Amino acid sequence: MSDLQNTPNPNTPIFSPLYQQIKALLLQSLSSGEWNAGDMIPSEVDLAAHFKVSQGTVRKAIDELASENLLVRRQGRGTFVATHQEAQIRFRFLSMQADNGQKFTTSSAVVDVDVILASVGVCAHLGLADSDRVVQITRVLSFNGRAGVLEKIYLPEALFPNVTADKLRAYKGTLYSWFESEFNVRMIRAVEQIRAVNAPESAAEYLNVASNEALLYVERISYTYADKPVEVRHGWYLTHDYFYKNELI
Amino acid sequence: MSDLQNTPNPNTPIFSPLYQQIKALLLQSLSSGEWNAGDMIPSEVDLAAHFKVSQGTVRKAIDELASENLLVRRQGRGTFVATHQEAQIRFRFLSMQADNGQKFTTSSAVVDVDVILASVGVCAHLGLADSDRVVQITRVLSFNGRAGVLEKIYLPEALFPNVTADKLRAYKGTLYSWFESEFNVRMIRAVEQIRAVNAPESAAEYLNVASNEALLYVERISYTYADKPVEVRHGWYLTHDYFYKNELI
DNA sequence: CAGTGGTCTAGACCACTGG
DNA sequence: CAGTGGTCTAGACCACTGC
Repeated sequence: MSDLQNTPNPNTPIFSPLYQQIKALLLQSLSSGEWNAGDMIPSEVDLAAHFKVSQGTVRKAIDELASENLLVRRQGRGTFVATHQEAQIRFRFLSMQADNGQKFTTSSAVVDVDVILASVGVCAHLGLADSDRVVQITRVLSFNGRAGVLEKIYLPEALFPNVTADKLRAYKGTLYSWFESEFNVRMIRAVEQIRAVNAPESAAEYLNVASNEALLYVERISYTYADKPVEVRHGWYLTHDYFYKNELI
Repeated sequence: MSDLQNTPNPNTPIFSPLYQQIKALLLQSLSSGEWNAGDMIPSEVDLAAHFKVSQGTVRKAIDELASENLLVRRQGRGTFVATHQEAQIRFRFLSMQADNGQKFTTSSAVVDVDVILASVGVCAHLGLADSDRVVQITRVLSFNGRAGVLEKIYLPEALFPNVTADKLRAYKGTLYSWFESEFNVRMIRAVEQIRAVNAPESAAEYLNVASNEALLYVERISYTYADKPVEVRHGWYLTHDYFYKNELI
């Protein structure tokens, strides 16, 4: 149905492969909110008919989106929009592991929620104007009941309206799944800058360590569709009993 | 030619998909050394004829190996065994970037090479016996001429015979490309545990910092084909002007 | 059982590379 | 130009899921 530039006998001068065009169209359906997290998308047969291409071409487009973790294929059931509700994806963005290899419980204590004018740095990373406001969330993550991470999270108020500490505390689940269900914002990828710092006063207090103690300091920028940055997160990590796991593939 | 279990009409009870079997066979040709780093492997048409399957099936096997960075496809030329010589792959395992975003030069100074009995920890990670010996390389990496990383590298002597500081210093290029060309050992993936520590005396000295200064401490285990561990690397990183970059995808 | 994704085939044509 | 990988088709059959 759609105006793909590559009719079976392409005479058009400039074109990208059919499956790329279809991938772009699917991406559009994802980012426009036409399909929501957890939804099943149309079957390969339906999509092939709709786009008037063969099933193999649709398949290649879906394959790529699945390999980018935007879609999830389930044999016999269908293809679904990836969601942060899934266990698989839930811990993709929390990389801490215990020294002893054991499992551990994670809990979160919201310290503060403020709406403020963002610093220049945060503004730049989020692509905001000086006058735009951001929600600042301060929270402490604990592992097995012991404070392990202090985080400061910055979100554009325009995308995340009316955030309050109470609402945040009421939600059971990860922040990213809250963003998804409450604001329809899905995090797709993130980039981190990792450093070691001597604990600043503020962090030392929350983590119950001396103020020159070495901490991991992680600055993360998270992106949604179309590489749009939607979150800046600063974290101070205690790495005595837990470490940050990184896989180079 | 090979005895794939899935002849066109499969009556055999247990089997994995054809393309997986072919992938396994290609993997074998890679790990056995039949194909070396940088070599061109047989064309899709040849492989299809050889395995008596359609080109599409071979293609799917190669696609997966390419997505795992074991093979590199080059349109119009052929498919090649990935090598650490390539710029693309050369920096896949060094994640430091400058705060100002500028490029910078990296240089390496070999401090020491010893053949020793490995500690229990290193033995365990490398799958060695207590009595097996390892090569211990101590070196300092500098960025723009300023010492930035102290590394201690442990290699099984059995796989890396006759390593000397002189040979190491004579080689121009990354350590991984040296391993590849000199010992025919190719690193495929690595896992890291990242922590912040207060600089130990030894590291502080090499990096010219005070001994309680916060440093990144990275423990890396590198693997070759078949998930065989072949290197343990301990690194202390100064992160004042450079940071460790991590991408969550 | 009908509907989904997963595998596989055979063949066509295109785009790119190097000699 | 011949040879390579890249795209696309049409159709077959399999494996899995849920009703």
